[in-house]
Amino acid sequence: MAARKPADHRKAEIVAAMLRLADELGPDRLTTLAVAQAVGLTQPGIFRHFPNKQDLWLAVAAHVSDVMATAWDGVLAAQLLPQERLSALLLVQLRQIAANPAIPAILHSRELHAENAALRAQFIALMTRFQGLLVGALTDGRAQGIFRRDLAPQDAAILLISLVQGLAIRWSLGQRSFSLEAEGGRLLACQIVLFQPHKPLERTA
Amino acid sequence: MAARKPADHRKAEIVAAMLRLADELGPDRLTTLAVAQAVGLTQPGIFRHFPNKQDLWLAVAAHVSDVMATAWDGVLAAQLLPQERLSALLLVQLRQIAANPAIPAILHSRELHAENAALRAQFIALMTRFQGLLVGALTDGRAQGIFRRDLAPQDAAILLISLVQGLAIRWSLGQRSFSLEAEGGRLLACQIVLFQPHKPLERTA
DNA sequence: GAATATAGTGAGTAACCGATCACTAACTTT
DNA sequence: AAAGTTAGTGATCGGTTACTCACTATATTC
Repeated sequence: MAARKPADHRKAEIVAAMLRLADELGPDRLTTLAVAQAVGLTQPGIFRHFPNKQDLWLAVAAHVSDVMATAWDGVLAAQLLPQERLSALLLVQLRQIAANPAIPAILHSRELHAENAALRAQFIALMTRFQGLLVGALTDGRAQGIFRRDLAPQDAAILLISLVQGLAIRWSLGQRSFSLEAEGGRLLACQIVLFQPHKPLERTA
Repeated sequence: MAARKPADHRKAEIVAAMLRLADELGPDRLTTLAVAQAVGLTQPGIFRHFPNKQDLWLAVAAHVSDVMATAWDGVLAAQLLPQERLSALLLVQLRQIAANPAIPAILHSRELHAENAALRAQFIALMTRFQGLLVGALTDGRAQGIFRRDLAPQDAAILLISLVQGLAIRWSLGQRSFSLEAEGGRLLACQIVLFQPHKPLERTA
């Protein structure tokens, strides 16, 4: 008999195990048996806490959303200048992915793409909010002359988000042979430099 | 009784059905029964042509590799200038993905990566070759002053590949509500503009 | 310390999935 | 036309998976 624990504690354990195992086994191969063994329960014990597997994924998504939103709020609270805010948001995103490597895999999973519409909606909402934050920083920066005038903030935000997502996949597929934060940070800085006016002093001269 | 067809013809049918169904159902949820029904056979009929499911995926991968390499060779044969070559390579890649939306999913599926190391090596070689083609175009372009001197071709290639991969996810997540070729082409052009010197005429003036 | 609520289990089920095999039907060769 | 080859089927098997349910063990409450 497994040690009896309060339901909310056990639920958190299960969600954490899901995130870890989704990375090790792949989201679509993650079975309730594997989760149960990871937390030291029998397989039916999982269904004592979640009515079905889809709701399990929703709980995982809610947890990820929560952690990410909290991280973003931390950056916004720092009241940084536009460019530093932009960099900080992206770096925090890289850090979240590095800490939870299952996130890119979940984004690619059929559980999300085909099966679980509610799960997909959760992640789309999350990404939309992040995009909004980037657009905000880019718009502010452009108004201050930090970024090129011919660069649409919407487009720039998509370039950055796509870069982060693409990097995460490369990192995930390539056996994580490089540091996502270090290499990703370098490439993001490289991209942001491209957003800047080439010779900003010419306008004031 | 299904219409009897030559084995090579039937094999091609099966591979095509796999590609289509991998998109609809997801690579990890694609069953031999689904494939059989799509081509009008009974489920054991599949195993008349492929010894097991892994070899089925191998055949799909070989087909994808073949189609992609052919498309790239077509671009190279056109003898374009560096910038047009760069654009054409990326556009062809977008077109391949749009025509066969299962490709990113298969490339990243656990089906291929968890079970078959040789196959993974094959795909890594394929992607490495693509990256090499991009680096080549970028290096040539930089030598001709078309691209900024402070832009490392290796980094720029990663920016572009990541952009394509990130775009593919956005496209897939968003129910393909936008044209991958049109919107992707626009954003890639946007990115390539950023690679150019801001005021190239100043050097010659 | 009895009553109640609840975390966890054992046994089991229906559905599904990959694969095997003996067999049949059709095309090819001689 | 006989013989050999090959595409396709029906039946079935062992294994897996999500999920159910009657029951037990452990907390908490009064």
